Amino acid sequence: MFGLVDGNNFYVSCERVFQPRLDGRPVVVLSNNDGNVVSRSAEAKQLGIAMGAPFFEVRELLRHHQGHALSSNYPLYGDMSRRVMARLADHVPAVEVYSIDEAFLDLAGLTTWCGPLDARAQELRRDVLACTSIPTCVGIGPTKTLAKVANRLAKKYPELQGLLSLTTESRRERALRALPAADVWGIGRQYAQLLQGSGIRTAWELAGVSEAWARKHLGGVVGWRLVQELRGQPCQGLLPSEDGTLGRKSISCSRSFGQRLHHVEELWGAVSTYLSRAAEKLRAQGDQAHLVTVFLSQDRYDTRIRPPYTRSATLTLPGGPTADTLRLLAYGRRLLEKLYEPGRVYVKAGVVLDGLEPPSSGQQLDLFAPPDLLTEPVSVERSARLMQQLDALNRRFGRGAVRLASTVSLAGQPPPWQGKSNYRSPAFTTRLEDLLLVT
DNA sequence: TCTGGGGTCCTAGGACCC
DNA sequence: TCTGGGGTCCTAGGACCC
Repeated sequence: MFGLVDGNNFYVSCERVFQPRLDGRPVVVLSNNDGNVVSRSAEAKQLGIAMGAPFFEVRELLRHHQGHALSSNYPLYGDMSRRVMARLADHVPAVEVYSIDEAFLDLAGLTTWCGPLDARAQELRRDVLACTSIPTCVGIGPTKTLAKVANRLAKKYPELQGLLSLTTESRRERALRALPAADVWGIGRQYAQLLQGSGIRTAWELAGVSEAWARKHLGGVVGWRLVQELRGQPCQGLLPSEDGTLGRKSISCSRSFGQRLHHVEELWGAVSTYLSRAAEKLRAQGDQAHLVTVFLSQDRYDTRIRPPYTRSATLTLPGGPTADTLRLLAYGRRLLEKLYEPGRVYVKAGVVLDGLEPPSSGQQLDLFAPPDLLTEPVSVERSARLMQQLDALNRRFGRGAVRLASTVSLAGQPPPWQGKSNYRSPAFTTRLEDLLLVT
């Protein structure tokens, strides 16, 4: 049996823990650059504010109802997430951290009695709320997909008190009949439209399609698995997360700029900043990368630019995998110069590190690569030490305390690529200076 | 005027290997 | 005229998730 726990309106709930004045009001949290709504309180949902709505479209409505909009504060949400996950781990044999606000639970061994399982789930919800102030909902089912179904319904119907378990055949049928097919985990916009066109309205009807139909129309084996899971046939197991973190297969960093950029040197400021950040994450995960990708985008809302313009370039590192910011920057610079076209107006850039693996004992050198000081064995060791020192200093004195010159703008000037974050709350739990004072 | 970021998995074709 | 089978790696694209 699987459980799925998720934090209600997670980002808003995190903000409310430290700002009680937000209680009972419409509250939204905005994406980077204060662009879109990414989390909404119940009151904000009530006003009809949609997930993903552009902020400028709802600003007036929110003001009119004495609501609040907050810039996103990821250090706070990340830290609250760790606290929640730590509580969960105390209640069940294994936890899979699925996202910042969601976790699958292994309920094996707790399934002997139907009633007590529900009681245990309620106990877990109470404990998380008491220790972190984050309200949650729990769904329980024999497959991950059914646990998601149950969680969805538990959120939708308050009379369920935040919990639904699909432990019997009749409950499964009732739940699937109550859920629109479009709300099933794995059915997005495209598939939802296709299902509608085929007359499939509920999750129950979706569970009844043939294997051939599922494979043909729902992305091959992925769709067939989805259907089987709805029927109660598990196709995915739990992937327990050690230490409550996720070992990722790729690491990226991208941002929309606060203003439009034209010049390659400005773009390099942004790209080198993102690449430095990605390299930090890479080292924190204890991996090296084989591939670097850089991409640049023009304004996708500008109707004169059709189709939308994004160009990317990828390089397989000729000197073998690395986690060295200096080497990554050297390659990133080449990629940027390959992509950059004078005359274009850029609004966004990003980098992706791929092909991740832990450092091997022996470095594979490229026999035919031109001599490169940075890939000499002796340099490899020195670079590792340099990166360790860099990371240690930044941990101690705060991110960006020591960084590469290319990522720094002119003295006193905010960098031209920096986005907006006009409504940011303090980092209550991760910066000493931001600690909440009670007087 | 203002429109996000970071991930996953799968497919398919071509190059290349033994 | 006949012309294998089984792999990997790479790239690009498309769907999905939170």
